Formats: sequence, C-alpha cells, structure tokens
Amino acid sequence: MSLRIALLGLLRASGPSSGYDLAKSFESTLNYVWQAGHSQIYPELVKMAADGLVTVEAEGARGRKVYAITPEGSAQLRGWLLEQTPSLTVRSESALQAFLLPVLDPVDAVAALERVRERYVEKVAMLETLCDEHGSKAFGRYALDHGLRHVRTTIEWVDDTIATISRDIGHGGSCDENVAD
Amino acid sequence: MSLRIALLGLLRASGPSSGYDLAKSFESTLNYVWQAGHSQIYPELVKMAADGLVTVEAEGARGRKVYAITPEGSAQLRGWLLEQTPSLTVRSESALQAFLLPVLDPVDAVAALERVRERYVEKVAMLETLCDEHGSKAFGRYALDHGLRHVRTTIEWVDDTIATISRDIGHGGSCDENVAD
DNA sequence: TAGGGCATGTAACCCGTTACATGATTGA
DNA sequence: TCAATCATGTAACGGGTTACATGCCCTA
Repeated sequence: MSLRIALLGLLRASGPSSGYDLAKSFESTLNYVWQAGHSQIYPELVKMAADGLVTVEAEGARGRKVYAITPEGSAQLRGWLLEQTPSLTVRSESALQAFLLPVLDPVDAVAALERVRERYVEKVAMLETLCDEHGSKAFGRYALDHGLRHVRTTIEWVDDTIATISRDIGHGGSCDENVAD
Repeated sequence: MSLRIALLGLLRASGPSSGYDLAKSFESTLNYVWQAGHSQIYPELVKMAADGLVTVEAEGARGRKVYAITPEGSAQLRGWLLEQTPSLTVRSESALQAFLLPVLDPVDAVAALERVRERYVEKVAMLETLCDEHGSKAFGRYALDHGLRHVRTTIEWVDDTIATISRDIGHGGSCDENVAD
C-alpha cells in the first residue's frame, strides 16, 4: 500500500512522470523515509493503471511512458493521508545496534558508538545541503525538517550515551553497577 | 541477518531461553526497533543451531527447548556490533505520511497532523511507563532513552509544523506562497 | 561507432506477516 | 473438565532487493 501512496504523492507533487523519473524522484526525495527500486515501481504502475489510479498520458522516445494521476488516484491519496493511522513501528538497523550495545564491554561500546556518530554527522551534513538547495519549496520541506531533527536527536543521544558509558569506565565499573541519572 | 543478531543479543542479555521466551522478549523490549514473531524465530533458531551459534541446552516440559549462545555466537555478535556499519535507511510509514502532507490543502494537513500527534502522545506515555518499570537496568536502557527522545522530537516537529501551516491558513495563503522561516 | 545514460521490464530470492494447526500443562 | 496459557511448528502470501536482460538515443 505504501508504495502506491508514495507514487501517487510524487505524481501529485511533480506532475506527470515516467517510471524512470519516479524511480529517480524516489531516490532523491523519499529516500530516507521509504525506498523502492525501478523493478518494484514499473509493475506497480501497471497495476495502478489497471485500477484506474493513474493513466498513461503519453508515450515518448525509447518506450518512455508518462503516467498521470487520475481524480480517483487523487481521492485515494487524500483519503489515505486523512484516514490512515500509520503504524508507528519503525525498523531501524542502527537503532537495533544501539539497543544491543550493553552486551559489549564499555570500551567496545564506546568505540562502536563513535563509529555510529561519524555516520550521523555525515548524514546531517548531507541533509543540511539538501535543505539549502530546496530552500522553502513546499514539497519535501516538512519531511526534510523532520529528518534533520531526528538525525540531530540521534547525535545528541550518542553523545550522552558515550558520556554515560565513559563515566562508567572511569569508575572502573562493569555493567551491573547502577547507573544513576 | 538482523534477526540473528537480535536473537544473539537477547540470549547474551537474558541467558538461555526458549523460542517462546525470545518471542516474548522481542515484543517487550526490541519491539519499537525491530519486530519478529514466533513463526520467524523458531526456524531461525534451528538454522542458528546448525551454524553453531546456539545450542539446545536443555529440553523441558511441553517440548520446551532452551537455547544457549555459544562462544562462536558471542564472537559473531561482537563482530557485528563493532564492524557492521548499519544502514541508515529507515522505513517509517508515519514519516512517509509527513512527507506527503504538502499535497493536501492546509486545513486537511492540520487535521491529519492532529491525528498523528495523538498517536505519538500515547506512545510517549507508553514508553515513559516502560521506563519507570525498567528503571536503570542496563539492558534496554539506552534504547528506551533513544526511543523516547525520538518520539518527543516527532511531537515537537508536529507542533511546529501545525503552527507553520496554521499561520499559512491565517494569511489566507495557498501553498505557493513563500513560507518564511 | 562505441560508450554512457535513458528507459523498461522479468526472475529468483529473502524476509516478514498472517493464518493454520497441534498438543501439553495448569489452575479454576 | 474446561479454559487459558505454554510451547512449537508449517504454509501461504505479499513486499522488497538483487541480478539479469534488452534496446534506444545522443554525443564524442
């Protein structure tokens, strides 16, 4: 379902596009929220056309097919956004890693956290660049803000966790010491 | 891969456990980071035993099998935590929804955001309860903290976004007005 | 005319979810 | 003895990723 909604959203926002365009849009805009490759997008567009949510508006060179969203597609998109209670479950490998850190001894845990931190600092830089490029253009603005805030939150968490664990090491402590706030 | 690591981590943290125990642990601790049901866990444990990462330590009543992590399993867990650069891609339906909000007219967008807000307020309450229960026990503490910070960040984002859009409505503005910071 | 980017598609596989199915034990 | 919970498994399905495969068009 989410793939459909994402494609309808992109078509709404960018106007008629080919599967190829949508695949690129996916990578450049939805990338850090949802992922889909062309091998998933092409068949889905065919099904969506069969369901009347999009139409092939034109066919161009190299077999290029330009899809446009139909009123029915727009209605379905709007309905989903207004009525759907999105599941709050998140699947995040890096959060899983964070969760499991306590099974390492503190020195190893700090090393692992420092690697994680580097990655997130890179990501923040990337998002800030994107932010500068897109500026206050409406589409993607809120989500970019959303993404930036989350990455910054993660970095703060990493820093605080490193501090807590380091203090533990300082105390010569192992994990069963009670860690006060 | 992640499922294996998660199971190894739980076995490390909680000691020898049955598949049933691990499924419950998953739900109560890893739940908001990674998900897995018993139908996925049982076969995986069998494969892990075949690979020498765990052993059946005992068999109890009702066919209960108690798995223990082997030194090889511990080594693999440690190796993954230290060396693996976890992918930063996150799949989040609610973030996708956030991304697509600009395709709605402002009044609808605010309505959608207010629904989202409710859900996250519930979630924060749930996590705070968990936090009180688990207290400062080492395992899960960092991740719980991680989760709480992220949910709170999301609520702040929702509030600020509602404010921005509401101001837009106040100005009688549609989306193509330039939204200043 | 050769290479790179445009453009579309299919197939195999892995992972995760939902549903189906079974049986033992315990406590009311 | 009946219901709930413990405990394990299998099967079908859907979604997503990787890899395979093809061909057109433009530019150097």
